[in-house]
Amino acid sequence: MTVDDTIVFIVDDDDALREALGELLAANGVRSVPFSSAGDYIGSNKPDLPACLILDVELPDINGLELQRQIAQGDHPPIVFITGHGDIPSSVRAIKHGAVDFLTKPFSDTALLLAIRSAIAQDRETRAKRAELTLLKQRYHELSPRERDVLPLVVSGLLNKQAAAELGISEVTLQIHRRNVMQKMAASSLADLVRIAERLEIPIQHSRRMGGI
Amino acid sequence: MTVDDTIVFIVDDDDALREALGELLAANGVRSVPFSSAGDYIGSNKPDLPACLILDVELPDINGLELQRQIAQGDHPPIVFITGHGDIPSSVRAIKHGAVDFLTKPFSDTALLLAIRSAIAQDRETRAKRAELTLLKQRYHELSPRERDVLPLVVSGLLNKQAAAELGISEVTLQIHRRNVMQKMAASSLADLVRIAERLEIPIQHSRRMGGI
DNA sequence: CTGCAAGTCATGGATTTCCATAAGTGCGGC
DNA sequence: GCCGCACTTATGGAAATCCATGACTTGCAG
Repeated sequence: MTVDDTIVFIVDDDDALREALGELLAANGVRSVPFSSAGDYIGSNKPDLPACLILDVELPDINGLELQRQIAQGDHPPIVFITGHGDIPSSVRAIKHGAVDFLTKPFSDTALLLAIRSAIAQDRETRAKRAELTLLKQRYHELSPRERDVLPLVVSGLLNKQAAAELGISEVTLQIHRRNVMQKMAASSLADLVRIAERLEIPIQHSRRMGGI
Repeated sequence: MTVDDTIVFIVDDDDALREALGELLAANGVRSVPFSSAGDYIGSNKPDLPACLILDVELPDINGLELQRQIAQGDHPPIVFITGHGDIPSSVRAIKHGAVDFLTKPFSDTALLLAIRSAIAQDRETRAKRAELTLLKQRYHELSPRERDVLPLVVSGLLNKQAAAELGISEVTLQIHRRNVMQKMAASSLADLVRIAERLEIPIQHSRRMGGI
């Protein structure tokens, strides 16, 4: 009944614990990949699936919290920390930086499994949103330079006439760019385009607002 | 140089500590109000200012974490926990639920002041956003029932004609409602209205999309 | 040099939107 | 009963948008 296409990465230098965790997860129908150091984890090719990272705080090469910091820039699975000698400042830092949980040994199987399920569910969400955003970004990159000029003006609410004046081109030309933008961005309406632009964080330019907020 | 119109609430049953904290804050130009129990804090009238709540975990009436849970529904200032006998699960829970920091006694003055500054800055942000959203909600409540029907259809990208058909009314009537919506919501353009609707989480209805994402 | 993509512009017609004026219905409160 | 509000509709003209067709320039790659 457990979800199929997911994976759990285990980074811990304790061989026995890695094995025990692997068996626990397997018994619950969850695939896992063990790593004995942070470097191993970083250097490995990881499958592109909803995942979770079980990370020991104390590692031979670099600290677990430091690994968290290093991978924070890019895309990475949610982290569940485990530790034998945890302290409060570490746990606070870990959670503040987005860790799903911070478990101290000995922890119960259920506590860990709960944390893992939560982490994987969260990763599913994140990945879905990321995928949508990636699609939008791809489309945005297909725009020509001029079309990228037109987009922010249009979604700012300017009339074609005004946007054309802003760019110093004729209204007709602007309409052509505008139509191309709608097509390339796969927007079915202006409202749609506005929402897409919001998600791409396209800034508002020269809004024609005169009062209001 | 410290910010003027801010306030720090201190909830701790230790008289000496309340006083010491009050003095520390006063010395740094920060106003504070002390409370000796969670009940006192809950029952008090609190000024409407960017604020921060310094909260002891161990309190005579209800637990600090439980207080956090209780006030979580409504608007409340960011919390900085302090505790004499903290444990990791408590700290994890506190931060997960949004606390800014979780300090164990003895903590340094600078650590506390840093946390407070961060909390107040965060509250400033939150309050600003909340104020904008409140304004939008007020405007939304000024809409007539029919106007509230029209809004989602319009921001979904439907043509007036289509939206009118959807409601079973004439296009002219819909145009009037539409114009009233724009005015009452203080939207300067359709693009503007779409963004406002996004913030109010107005759901998309009957989008005219046919393909796409 | 040829071809292509990007950018530019014009014309013209169909459709839609914007706006003002005028007016009818139904409902709740004074 | 009368007033006002919300909702409804029609007419008609001005402005804007949507769309297709055709055409010119520039710059770059083959």
